[in-house]
Amino acid sequence: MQKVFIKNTLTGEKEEFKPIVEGRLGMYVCGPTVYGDPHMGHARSALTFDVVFRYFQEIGYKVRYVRNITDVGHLEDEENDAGEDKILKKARLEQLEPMEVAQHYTNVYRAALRKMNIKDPSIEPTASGHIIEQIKITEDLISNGWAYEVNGSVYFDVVKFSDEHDYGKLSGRRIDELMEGTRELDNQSEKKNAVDFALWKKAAPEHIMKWPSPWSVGFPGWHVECTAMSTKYLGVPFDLHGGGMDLKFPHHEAEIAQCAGATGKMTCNYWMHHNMVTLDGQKMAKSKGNFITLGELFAGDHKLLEQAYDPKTVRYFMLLSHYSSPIDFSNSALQGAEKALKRLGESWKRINEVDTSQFGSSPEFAENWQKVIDEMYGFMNDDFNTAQTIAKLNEISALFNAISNNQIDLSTIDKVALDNLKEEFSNFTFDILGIEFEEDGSSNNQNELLDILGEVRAQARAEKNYVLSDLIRDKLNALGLEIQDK
RNA sequence: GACAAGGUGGCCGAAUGGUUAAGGCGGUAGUCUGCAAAACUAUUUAUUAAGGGUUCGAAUCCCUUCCUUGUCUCCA
Repeated sequence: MQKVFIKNTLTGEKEEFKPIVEGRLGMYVCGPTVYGDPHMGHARSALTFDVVFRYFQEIGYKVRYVRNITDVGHLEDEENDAGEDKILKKARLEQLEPMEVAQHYTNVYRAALRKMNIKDPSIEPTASGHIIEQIKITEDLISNGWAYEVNGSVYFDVVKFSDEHDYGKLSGRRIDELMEGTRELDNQSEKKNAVDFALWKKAAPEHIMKWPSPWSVGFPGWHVECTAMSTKYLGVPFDLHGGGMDLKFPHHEAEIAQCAGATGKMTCNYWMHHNMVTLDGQKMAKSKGNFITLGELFAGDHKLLEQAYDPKTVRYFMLLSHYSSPIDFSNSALQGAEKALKRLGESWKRINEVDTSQFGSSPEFAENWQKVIDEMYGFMNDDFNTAQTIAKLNEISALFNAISNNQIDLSTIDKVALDNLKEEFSNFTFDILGIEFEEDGSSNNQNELLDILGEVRAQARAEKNYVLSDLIRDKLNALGLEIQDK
């Protein structure tokens, strides 16, 4: 079995992965809050761990991959924030149930990820479906002395906890600095200390989503859902917890504290955090007008987009950089990726059309290319380096082209080794990296192609070349496409 | 302000102490073509943000500064 090394963001070290149960991986990843359209950041998170999921399976692990849906959105009837809550407003104006809104965006999220060939997790639990588990953890924290109730709400006592635990280790924060830096907010008067976080909140009258609990009719706190769902399905500790680096503090720090306080154990053995996404070097924000959803990206439906980008291209583009680096989306970078992906696909298609009867046997050939295969496993084992793996796929692609172009003596090619190389190329490209090539005839340039055909036909008609113009029309009609004469 | 991640050729991006710093895009030339496009082949370019230090040797380790992004507890 391959030895996988993971950059553990809890320790800052690259560590060999050692499973709790031999041959098995339990992985939890923080999923989206489903109150808005998914964007590139959502895709990056899902894609990062899709590759982890795929790779561990490929090398023989049985993987349980849990990714939650946060559908407890604390919807309020009135907008409190400065114009950001259009969706909530919409829910109210259109008299939708909050769960209708959550279901809608869950559907949009899943559909977008599937277009990018991102596999569904093993379990995709919802926060609203685990209220009982969240209440139980809160009760345990109270009885263990790490949480206190005030006016129907329950808070985690961070200051007390930090006396005995290393609170802040994951994010590099120090409790005393946090206490200095935290302003007193009006609503926080209930808390013993400003650094405490909520486990259960009593619902204000305008709150729509609320559930009964031992303390009040209310809703669970902001971090406890992940502790509830990860420990329920994966145990304590489990192997690997992932998410964006924006979640390190306070979210993951709180998870660590909750789990330790409730169970006395560590949450997990390995933490992975992926880096963020920018657009033309700028952060995405609705207020800046550079916020692009996945739907808009795939459709080219945004003023900053020069064209539509196929979900396959977006996937390939994101795999070109390591998950720990920021990704900057730009038209030129995406267009470069689109061409590179197409080239890779062409060479794969070409090698599969080659007549293999002339191939001989060559230990040297076999040895050289086995080395490349071993390097690819080495790159994936080294903290999932998809960029280097793709660089090797390009080298193999050059060989495929050379063979199909008869640029090298075919008798020097080892048939068995080439078959093996093709199989490994397929493994890495399709199974591990989840790359897909454009299928014939389903180009995303179809509309432009139709425009060109239309122009040709118009030209032919202008020249009274009706044989040609009718041929174009008839062929297109046969495909179910109509030509409209102006 | 504090903490965290990043700053590498025209562009995108690998490489975390060891010979000539991957790969792709773009550019250039060639093959193909009636001419193009596409495809293929070859080829071009790096004081590694800046300054200093450690070392036989630094993109990589240390220090200072600058820039980008994230976070600083009731949005998860």
